[in-house]
Amino acid sequence: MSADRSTPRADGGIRLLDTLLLISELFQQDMARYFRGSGLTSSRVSVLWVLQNRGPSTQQAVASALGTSARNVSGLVDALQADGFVDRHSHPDDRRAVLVELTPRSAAFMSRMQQEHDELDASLVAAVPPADSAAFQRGLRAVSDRLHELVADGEHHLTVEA
Amino acid sequence: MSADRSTPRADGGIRLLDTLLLISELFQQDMARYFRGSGLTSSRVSVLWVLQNRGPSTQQAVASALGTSARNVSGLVDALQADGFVDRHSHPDDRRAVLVELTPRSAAFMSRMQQEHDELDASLVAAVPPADSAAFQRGLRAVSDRLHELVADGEHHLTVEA
DNA sequence: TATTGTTATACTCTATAACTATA
DNA sequence: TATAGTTATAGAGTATAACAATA
Repeated sequence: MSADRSTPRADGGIRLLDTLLLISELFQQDMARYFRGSGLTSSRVSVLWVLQNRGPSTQQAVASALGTSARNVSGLVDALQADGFVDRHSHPDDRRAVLVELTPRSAAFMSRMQQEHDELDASLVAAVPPADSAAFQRGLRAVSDRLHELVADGEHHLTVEA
Repeated sequence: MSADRSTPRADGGIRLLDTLLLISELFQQDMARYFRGSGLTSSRVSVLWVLQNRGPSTQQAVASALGTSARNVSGLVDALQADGFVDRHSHPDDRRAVLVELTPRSAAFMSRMQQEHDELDASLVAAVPPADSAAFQRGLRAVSDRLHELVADGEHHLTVEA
């Protein structure tokens, strides 16, 4: 599902916002495409990233890291476990809890994914003319910060009440 | 579902890629949050954008514009119609086809949404230091183009085969 | 009483295939 | 025969609520 939310500009150029939305679409498409047939999805890989970043975690910890419900994590972990991406172990100190951790196979997978990210990052950085690089990075950071403020303020800018 | 896919950098800075991924997350969160309770979703609004950009359209045209199946569009249009966002009319020349169009209410809604986008765009543009503005826009365009190339080539950089 | 994870239920998005009506 | 849209079926994500076991 790719949506064109852009508005033609008077000068024929492309708006900053539209470029950012387009980049978001490209990321989503790229991820979805390469997960197909692997048993992975964007949501499932989110769980793997949490485990990669934090090590073995309870499902509650994963849920709170992802900002979703424990119920949802149950389902995602079920699927990941069935496909051999994670193991569930009993928590040593709390018999209610479960520790989820990457299997060796998916730990290796995540390492490769991190490496791919490094390569993509380098490729994108290299695409920017060196003379523009510093200003570009400052500008992008400023845009990201502004967006953070707007979202944190609860201001809605990508839509409006119907 | 917000996933942190970032890797700490040696110099403590934030990678370009991670900033772009973060911006994507912020967009998605912002959209999802403000659609809640409105009867709208990101996918449904995609349909409204197609109608806004192209005027009354057959469902096939919508499906092909969004890169999804006719079946999926049927469901989305059903939901939008039930909530009064679109009307279905018979096609004057082709009795198999249906013309979907915005209701007056959602045409007004889309106009406001476009205006909100304009304002958000202006706010983001204004966040960039004026001295960096030209270089920033060139750099972002270059990054977007590079990403397009990579995705078009079928190179996968956000993940890897499992 | 509070928390962890589960089952139960419901809604949404999406894909493929089969089918109807029309071209 | 091909196309537009539907019904049928299935899998995936996510939310809320109720519940069991444990803290």
